Amino acid sequence: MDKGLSIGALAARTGLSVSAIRYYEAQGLVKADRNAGGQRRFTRADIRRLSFVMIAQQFGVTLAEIRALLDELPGGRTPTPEDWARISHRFRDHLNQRIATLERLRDNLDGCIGCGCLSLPKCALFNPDDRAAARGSGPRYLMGDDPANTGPQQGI
Amino acid sequence: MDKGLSIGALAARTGLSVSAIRYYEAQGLVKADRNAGGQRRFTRADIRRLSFVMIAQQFGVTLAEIRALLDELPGGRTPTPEDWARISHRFRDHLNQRIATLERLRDNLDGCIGCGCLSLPKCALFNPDDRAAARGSGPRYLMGDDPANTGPQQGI
DNA sequence: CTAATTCCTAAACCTAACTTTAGGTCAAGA
DNA sequence: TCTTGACCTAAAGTTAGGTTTAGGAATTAG
Repeated sequence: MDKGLSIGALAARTGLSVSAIRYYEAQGLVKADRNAGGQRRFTRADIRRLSFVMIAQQFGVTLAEIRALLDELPGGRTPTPEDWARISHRFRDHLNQRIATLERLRDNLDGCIGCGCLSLPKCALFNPDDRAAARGSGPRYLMGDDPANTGPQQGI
Repeated sequence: MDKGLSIGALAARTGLSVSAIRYYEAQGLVKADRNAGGQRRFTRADIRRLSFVMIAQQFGVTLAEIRALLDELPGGRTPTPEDWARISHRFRDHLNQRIATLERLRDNLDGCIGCGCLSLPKCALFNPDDRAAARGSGPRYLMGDDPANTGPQQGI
């Protein structure tokens, strides 16, 4: 009697769009069985799985990273509450690191604002650790402080 | 004698790539004069301006938002340290809000982990305010809690 | 003066995370 | 049964934030 959820039903239960779910399947974030007619059938456990994806995304975690987290769930059986608790705990650790980095960056900025000039000569705003938090590529000097030009800089 | 900085010099001073600076100019984040040969000439103030862009980006602010912040700098004259202090202060307020939102989300998640089930019936993880912090579109139910289906949900 | 850099524009390409479109199939109800 | 709505695939389009490429023109070093 339980034939599983259609993609539309899963979309209704999670709030995701049908196309997003198909995309997530293509990215390996969920798996779907097929019925006789070739249509996807999901289980109730997938509601939870996709909800986890949505929560993680709110925190700025990429789909690739979420996939890595989900890959730690047991294969072959429906995840238990303990499985979810474990993975969520690891997730929280990631979060705390992100928050700590943001706070440190903010505090450095505060210091620079305090000095009133934003020239940040000793500000750690771009140290290697923080760079990892950035989305871009870069190695960068700061606010005109060219390492090859350590002389006094006047004016703007 | 001060003919301004070439785009390459500005790139060297900021750590940005030449192509990124051209892109930023196209997005209205910096303006450049042109010399007789049509090449861009920047001022030293642009080093600071682009540095601000880079810092803001580290915090996940979009270029459009950064542009809006920069638009509050005075036009027609070189920004003073006070101008920068003012804009940076506003920026810090934004930051504090972002951090607070992240912390609240994390704490809600903590509660859910604490209950061991991640079913989050009263978890505010997706309240309207938090949605603003998300990058996607969505209005979403949570973890299978379809508002139209308030009966007990067993199993997965 | 000449060669090597640097710079110019325009347009194509790139990744992430999806959505939209096109053309066709399946399922459910009157 | 028929028809409408849900579903299918594949491919193209979208936004952000850039990079790369192609074909020239300007600048600078020797």
